[in-house]
Amino acid sequence: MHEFLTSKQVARAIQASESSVKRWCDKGVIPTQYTAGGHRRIALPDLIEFLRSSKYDLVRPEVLGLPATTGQTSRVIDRAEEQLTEALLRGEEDLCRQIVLDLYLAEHSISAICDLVIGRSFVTIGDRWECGEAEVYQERRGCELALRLLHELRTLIPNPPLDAPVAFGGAVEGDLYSLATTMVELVLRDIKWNASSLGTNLPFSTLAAAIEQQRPRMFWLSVSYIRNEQEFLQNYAELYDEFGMDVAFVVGGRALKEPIRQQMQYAAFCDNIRHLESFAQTLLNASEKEPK
Amino acid sequence: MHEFLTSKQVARAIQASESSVKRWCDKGVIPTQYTAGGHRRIALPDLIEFLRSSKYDLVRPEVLGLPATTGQTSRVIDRAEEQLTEALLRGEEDLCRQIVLDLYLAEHSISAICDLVIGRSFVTIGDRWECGEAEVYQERRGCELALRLLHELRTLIPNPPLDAPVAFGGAVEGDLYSLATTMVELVLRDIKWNASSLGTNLPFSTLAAAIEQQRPRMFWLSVSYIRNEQEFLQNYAELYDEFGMDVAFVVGGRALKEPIRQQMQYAAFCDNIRHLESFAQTLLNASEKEPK
DNA sequence: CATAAATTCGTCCAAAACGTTCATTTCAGC
DNA sequence: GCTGAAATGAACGTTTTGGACGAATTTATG
Repeated sequence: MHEFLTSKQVARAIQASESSVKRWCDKGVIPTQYTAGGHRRIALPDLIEFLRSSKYDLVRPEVLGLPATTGQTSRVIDRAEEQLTEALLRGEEDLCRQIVLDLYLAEHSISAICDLVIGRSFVTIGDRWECGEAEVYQERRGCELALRLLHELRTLIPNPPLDAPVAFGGAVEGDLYSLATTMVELVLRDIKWNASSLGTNLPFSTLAAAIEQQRPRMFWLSVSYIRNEQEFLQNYAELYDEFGMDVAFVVGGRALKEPIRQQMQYAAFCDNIRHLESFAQTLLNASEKEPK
Repeated sequence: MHEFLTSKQVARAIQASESSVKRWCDKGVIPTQYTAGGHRRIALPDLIEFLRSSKYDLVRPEVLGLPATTGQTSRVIDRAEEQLTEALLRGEEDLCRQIVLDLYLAEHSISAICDLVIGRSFVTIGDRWECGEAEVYQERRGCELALRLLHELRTLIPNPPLDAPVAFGGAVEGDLYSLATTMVELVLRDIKWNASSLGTNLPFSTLAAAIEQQRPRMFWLSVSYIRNEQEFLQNYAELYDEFGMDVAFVVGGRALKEPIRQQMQYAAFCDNIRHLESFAQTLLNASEKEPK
């Protein structure tokens, strides 16, 4: 899937001249690889990164094999939430993709898109459902769609470097909400963690095995639903006691209300994805200064 | 351990054409060995050395040593299954992607890749788990990874035409196995259905609402787990009685054993993805000949 | 071990990309 | 509004690329 682009393709996609693209490559503005014969090859994530920091727009995304029609939806966060909510409810995949992609290219951070647009949309959809204005299948179809979009965003950001610190996590047994943990993975990779989500509905026993075997720098737990509080707290405490000293435990999720939180130990509690991003960034800076 | 690579394998690994690789070998840019008959054979260390000296970067060094045989031989599929199983267990995303993409580019049908490679891999992983040779988290992480790959494949096939017949489906309440229903969606879209998966763990009530509101040509139900047989059969019967005349019901999944199947009505039962593809194709041809 | 299938060989060629030069446009500062 | 530096984009002959082809070689299969 990770194709390389030629300077001409890039030029067409952003409606600039080939000469300019070549010059940017040579100046180092666009990270470039070269063939043995000296032809320039540009990786898609690198181009996206350049676009986000330049005034140029992706006028012809289809040239890059990307979904067509970018640049028409609003780039303002608040309007985007409404638009996305409607598009998700109607199952309009192309429109959803366009909205999210436009926001991303307009230099909004992935974490902000997750919190303020996608996350809020599902809150709204949940409200609608409670009022009987939306069906369950609409919400579910929306989740499937959003998950795909997150995966597509994931292909647009560069792979983590080989020496990136490892992080993983997921949602515990009984919790089936996969969007959250997928968002966490995406955002962490965006700030150069080697993050991978283990998914949802994970038994505590296998989390222990995973930490034991992989020894990550950070471990996240997304908690949207707790089947049995007593059991959850006990299992969590055991896990934390065993690994909490070596691994940074990050927890979050709407099921972690104040009273439950007070009975838990952790390195950070995050209300939303942006909090988590900040914390992870801090951790990254700290360990860069003082590498063990 | 790593034998020699052919020019074609190298070409795929570094995303260049075979012609270019051959030319570079002949120019001496890539140190090359020759067989008695004059075929080029490139040693892995030599290739790495070449990649370092030229700025032609490889995504990941591990991606070398793939099947890369473009034939239809069953051995290719078998080897791919073994390699994918290992890669999934180790969580090696790039390698998994390369294996699946390679098969796709070698013109294996998506349904065959789903059945014979991805599907089988998870059977193998399940067996390993039963023997205590694999952890639950490895299987889960593998599922997340496979889901991403399916989504990436989905971006490689064209969108369904506007007049394509609509199909949707999913997994019922209690069933959390999302790979199957995602595969169904992918394969149907591949043969030009407008298919969308509603996800897993769907209550029967919302399935009824969805069919009522969307009126699809086809409806699929992936059943990997049944919480309560009695309840399942009754709910299913109700759904079928209401819509079975207008909508083609397709069911499948490992939980639908003979005795249960006998108590169900459906347009088709499918043991695997290829069966489903055939059935859907037949349905498509039929409705083309005689448009309602 | 022999035969058939599949892969790679060598060669050719059109299309594409290279580097370079130069006229034109853009735009900040006066 | 004018000016000069900086960026843009078109033009050019040269080099690189990648697809196509029949022939030769390797690999799979009985």
